[in-house]
Parts: sequence; C-alpha cells; structure tokens
Amino acid sequence: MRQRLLKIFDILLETFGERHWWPGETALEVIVGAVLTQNTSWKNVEKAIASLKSSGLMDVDRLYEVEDAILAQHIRSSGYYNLKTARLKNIINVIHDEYGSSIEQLRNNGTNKLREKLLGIKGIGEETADSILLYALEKPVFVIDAYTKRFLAGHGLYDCPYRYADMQAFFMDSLPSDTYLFNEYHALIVALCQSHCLKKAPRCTVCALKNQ
DNA sequence: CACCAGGCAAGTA
DNA sequence: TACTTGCATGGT
Repeated sequence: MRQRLLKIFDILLETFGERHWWPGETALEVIVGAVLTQNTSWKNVEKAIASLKSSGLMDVDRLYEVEDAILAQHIRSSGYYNLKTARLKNIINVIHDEYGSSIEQLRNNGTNKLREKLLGIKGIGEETADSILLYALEKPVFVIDAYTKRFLAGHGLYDCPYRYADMQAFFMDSLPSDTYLFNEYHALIVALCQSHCLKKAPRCTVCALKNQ
C-alpha cells in the first residue's frame, strides 16, 4: 500500500503541482482559519479573515481582548458565528494564558501531548486539531476531512465504515512520517476533489488512466 | 425553492 | 457505542 500511495502522490503532484498549503500568511491565520472553516466553505472564511486582518485583529493579544460581539461581527460570513466566536476565544485564551501569546512557544512545547492539549479545548475536534498541528505547527500528522473521505471512498482504498482514527492510521502507518509529504498529500487530495466538484466520491480519472 | 460546505458538542437510547 | 440535533452564512 505504501508504494501505491506514493505512486498516487507522484501523479497528483505532477498533475496539480505544489499547493503551498495552508492558504494563510501566518500560523495564527491558519489556526483561525481552521476553526472558521468547520463545516463551512473556504470562500466564506476568506471574507472573515480579511475582515479580521484589515481591522488589525489578527493578533493573539487583540483577539484575546476583543469583545465577543465585535469578534462575532467580523466572522459573520463564516457562519455559526456565535459558536465560532466562543471556539476562537477558547483556543486564544489557552495560547495567551499558557504560552505567553506565542505560537512559537506552542510549537516548541516539546511534549507529544500537544494533540491532547488541543483536543481538550472546547470546539477543537480531531480535524481542527490536526490541521493546526500540521499546517500551523508543522508537526507530521495526517489530516482527515470531508475531502479525504471522498478520496478514499472514491478510489476503493478504504471500505471500512468511517472512523477518523482508523483513516488517519491508514495513511500514517503506510507512509513515512514527513511533514512535507503529509502537508502536500492532503492539499493535493483537496485539489483533486475540487476538480471533480460535482461528485461526492470522485474517482480520480488521472489515476484511473494510469492504472492506479 | 432546496441543498451543500475543509465540524463539533450535547443530548438521547 | 451509535445515532440525532443545533449552529448560520453564502453560493449554486
């Protein structure tokens, strides 16, 4: 399976090119985006992030201080804005109180309990935690999301009933533990699924043509 | 008009 | 453990 997954990766990379994910200029932007994109299209999230940046709020201490009602107003376009205001506050509070408002300090936290730490924050589930770990903190974890599920189902690579941990283990047990590989692979899966945007479980014509 | 989008937590049986 | 429901905007 390792060789097959690596072959598919090569084809995807050749087809779509490097994706340069996550779309965001800073680690904080990635963290904020990861929360705001929960069950929400990225287009709606972009507007919210632009609003936060243009008003100077894309900063741990500013986000820590800002009134809930004001924050909610800025992220309105991303939907569930009251819920997401609370969720953003929850993770910002931890970064502020326990890591001196420093993402670097969070990244260098050393222990391997960072995932548990994130999962302990209300509003941060497995996908959000792993997106933060991989794309903001550069830790080698594989992100499973709606696109990844469609990719696995569409290729008949994985036919068991859905469970996040099992699908993640499928990738991480098969592939070398490498941040760049995990980053690029997930981003390429998204590119593939978006190129077949009308299908829920797109079969990769690129791979099919090459007998993958 | 209905349906979907890069989830999560709380409630129920 | 395995469903079900609320959360909400913007695009198709």
